[in-house]
Amino acid sequence: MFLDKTGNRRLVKFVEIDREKAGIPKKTIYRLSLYHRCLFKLTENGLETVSSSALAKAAGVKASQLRRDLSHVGQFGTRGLGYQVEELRMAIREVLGREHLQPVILVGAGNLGCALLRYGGFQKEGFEVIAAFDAVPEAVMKRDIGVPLFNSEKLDSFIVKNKVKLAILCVPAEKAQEVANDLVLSGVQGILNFSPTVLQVPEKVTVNNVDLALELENLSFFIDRDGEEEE
Amino acid sequence: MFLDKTGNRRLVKFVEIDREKAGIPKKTIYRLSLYHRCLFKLTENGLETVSSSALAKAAGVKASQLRRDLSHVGQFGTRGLGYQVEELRMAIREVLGREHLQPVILVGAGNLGCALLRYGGFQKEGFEVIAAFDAVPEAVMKRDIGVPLFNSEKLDSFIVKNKVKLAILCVPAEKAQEVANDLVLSGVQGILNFSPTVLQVPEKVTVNNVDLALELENLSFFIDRDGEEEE
DNA sequence: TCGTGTGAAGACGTTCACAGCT
DNA sequence: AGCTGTGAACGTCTTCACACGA
Repeated sequence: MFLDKTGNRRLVKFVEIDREKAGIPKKTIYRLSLYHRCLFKLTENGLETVSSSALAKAAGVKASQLRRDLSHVGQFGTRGLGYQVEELRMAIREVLGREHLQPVILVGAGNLGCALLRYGGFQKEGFEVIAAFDAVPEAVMKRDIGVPLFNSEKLDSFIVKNKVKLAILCVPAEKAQEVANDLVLSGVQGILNFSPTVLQVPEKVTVNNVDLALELENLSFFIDRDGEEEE
Repeated sequence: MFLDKTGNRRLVKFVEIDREKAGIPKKTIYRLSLYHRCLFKLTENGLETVSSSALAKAAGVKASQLRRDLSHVGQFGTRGLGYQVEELRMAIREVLGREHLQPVILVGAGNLGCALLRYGGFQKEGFEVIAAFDAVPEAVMKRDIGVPLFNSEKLDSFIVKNKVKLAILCVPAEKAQEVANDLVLSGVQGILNFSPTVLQVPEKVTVNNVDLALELENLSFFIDRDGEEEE
């Protein structure tokens, strides 16, 4: 779609590059989302063009890396000038498949789950959580969560009926694998997992783990070393 | 500070390791935390020894990778048998510097911040959030958050007085950089950042970003591809 | 025999540096 | 001039495969 008409490009290794998605490194995808967000802010500020170095700085990466990442998207830059902010944003948006947004469900409406529902971050980036599920919905009812809440029994049929492919998983660690199995069986293909558990899923299913305690622990490793400041 | 003046002979291995903290890859550190957690579960189940392949499976990594990671910790395995669960766990714990835990503060007690405070995950892994701060504490007061809550004005002095090095940042995106600057000036060296913002900090400060919308977006990329093709 | 520890190889990701376009 | 796009160099992480010890 992007680089075919230039013709005889030597695609020695992965001839599949036209089928873009398979060819773009996972880390690049992640950063593309970041660039997308930065470009949006630039648009809000009325900027029309931006250079790789300026955008890179906004995203916290090196300019060379940004250009490398964008090379997976296509050639949008004007040499000597930079990129058209809006054009580039749309191109990234297309590559990321953000034109038609996926509906999302949330499973496990405990403390964290409810907070995520109220947290505007997902909506602001265009995701809509269309329903929440909990094993004991009565306990959650009194909280104002702003989306329909169902008993977990309804989970499977809801997923099938609404063709849900994305789920946020906030159940206790002990239940996580079990619930994940249900999700996968019903057709969910992506799970954002907040449980401190290593989920076992089929290869075609993607799991992104958000492990809060692990992040903290990781941070603390890089801190405590100068508590003693030897030498 | 760890094991110097008491001069235990049996800990000779560790002394070397202690010096090379800088030499362990970041990704390995992350996985070591994961192994640590898995080993803890094994202990609870009464297991005394474990092979690299079994532990690797529990952690969701390849056995070869696990062994490579552990080689940064030292030689604890018994060929033909495996590892002593408890011994290995202690060794990892030591490398990670988990013997003396860092106190943590939380800044920005909105929806997400409050949920994190109530969420038991940090405590369960040994971290203690000793205080929370908010620009408008009155709005939060009525919620039961279980830790002392202060006005953000008190932030700097509190950090200095309590020698806080770790902070969880949950303020709105617009405020994030500003608050981060304060934290760094007061002596914080590690920030767990939940704001969808690229923080600019000095090199000696570590920032771990937990960007929820970005994770979802990333997931959705790997989903929508077979909405149309079934080959 | 079994399973660790590790050199070597490979895969992957990043950065350099410059050709080439505006 | 200024800036992109990219081959090539470089560095990092992962996996293989096997020597060696229990």
